[in-house]
Amino acid sequence: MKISTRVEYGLLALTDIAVHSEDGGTVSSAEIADRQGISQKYLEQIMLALRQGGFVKGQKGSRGGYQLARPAEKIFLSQVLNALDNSILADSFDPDDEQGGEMREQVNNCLWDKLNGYMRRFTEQMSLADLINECKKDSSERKSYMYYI
Amino acid sequence: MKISTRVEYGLLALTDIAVHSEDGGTVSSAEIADRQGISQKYLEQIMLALRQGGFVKGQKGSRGGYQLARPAEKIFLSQVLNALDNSILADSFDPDDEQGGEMREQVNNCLWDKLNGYMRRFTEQMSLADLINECKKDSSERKSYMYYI
DNA sequence: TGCTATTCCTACAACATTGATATGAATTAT
DNA sequence: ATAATTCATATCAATGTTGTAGGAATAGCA
Repeated sequence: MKISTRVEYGLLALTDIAVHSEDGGTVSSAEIADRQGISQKYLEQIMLALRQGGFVKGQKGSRGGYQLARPAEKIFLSQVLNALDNSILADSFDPDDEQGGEMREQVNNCLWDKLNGYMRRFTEQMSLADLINECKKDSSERKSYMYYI
Repeated sequence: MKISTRVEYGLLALTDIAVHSEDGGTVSSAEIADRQGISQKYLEQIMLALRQGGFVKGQKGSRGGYQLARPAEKIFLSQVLNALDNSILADSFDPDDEQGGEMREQVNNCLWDKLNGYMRRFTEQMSLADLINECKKDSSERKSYMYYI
C-alpha cells in the first residue's frame, strides 16, 4: 500500500518529538526537518494538522517548538492517521451514491470492509509508544503483535 | 481505505462474468456495463488489463464476449489487485530512495510493512469464488475468515 | 459478399490530489 | 528591538484518476 509523505512525515515528526523531548523541552520544526531530511515548510503544514488534532502543543516565539500533548502511550495511530489523511482509514464507499445494485454492495462489504476492519483494529490498539519501543526490537521473536482478527 | 473505481469495476466485472457465464457462454462488456451501471468504454480498458493479466479470455466478433480464463476458485484477489492497481498491494516505500535515516525505516518496517502483510495474506488466500459464494451469506456466523495473522 | 457486433488499442481531456514552495503575520525569549 | 519560532494562507508543477472518443481488427450471420 502506497502511503503519502504527509502521513509518513507526520508519524516521523511525532516519533522525533517523543524521542527528543524527554527532558520536558520542546522540539522545533527546523530540528525535525533537519534530522529527518525533509522540507521544513512542508513539515510546518503537517504540524498544523497534528496540533489541530490535539497530538502536539506548539509554543511560539524564540526557543519555541513542539511537545506531545499527552503521553505517547495515549496517542493511538488510528487517530493520527485520520488527522493526516481522510481516506486511509475511511470506509471505501459512501452508500448514498451507490447505484450499481447488490453485487457492488456485496463486494464492498465482503472485501474492502474486511480489509478496513483489519487496518482499523490494528491502528486502534497500536500507540505511538508501541511504534517507538517495539519497532526497535528485532522483529523475529516478537509475539505481542500476533493478534487475532 | 479509499479504492479506485478501476479496481472496483474490475472485481465487479469478474464476478459478473463468473455469475452470468455458467452455461459456458460469453459475457460482453456491454452487458456488464449495463448490469453494473458503469461506462462501457471505461470498462473495456479495465477488461484489457484483466485479459493481459490472464484472468479472462476475450472472443472477438459478433456474439463475442469474455469468459474466465480459469475457474473462479483459482483466481486469487491478490493477483487481480496487482493487475489493476500497482500501488494497492505494493510495498510502501522503495528502499533505494530512502534518505531519512533509521527512524524512517523503523516506522516503515513496523507499521506499513505489517499492514501490507495483512492485506497481502488476506488477498492471497481469498479467491474470486470465495468472494462470490461467501459474501452472499450473512456475515454474522462465519468463521472461515477468522485467520491468524 | 456485406453487415453487424464485438474485442482490442491508443490518444486525449477534465478534474482532483500530492508534494511541495513562498510569503508573511503573530508571538515570545533574550 | 531583534531574532527565532509557530501559525496560516496562497500558489503551483507534476502526477494520478476517471473517464470520452475514435477507430482498427476480428468473427458470426444473412
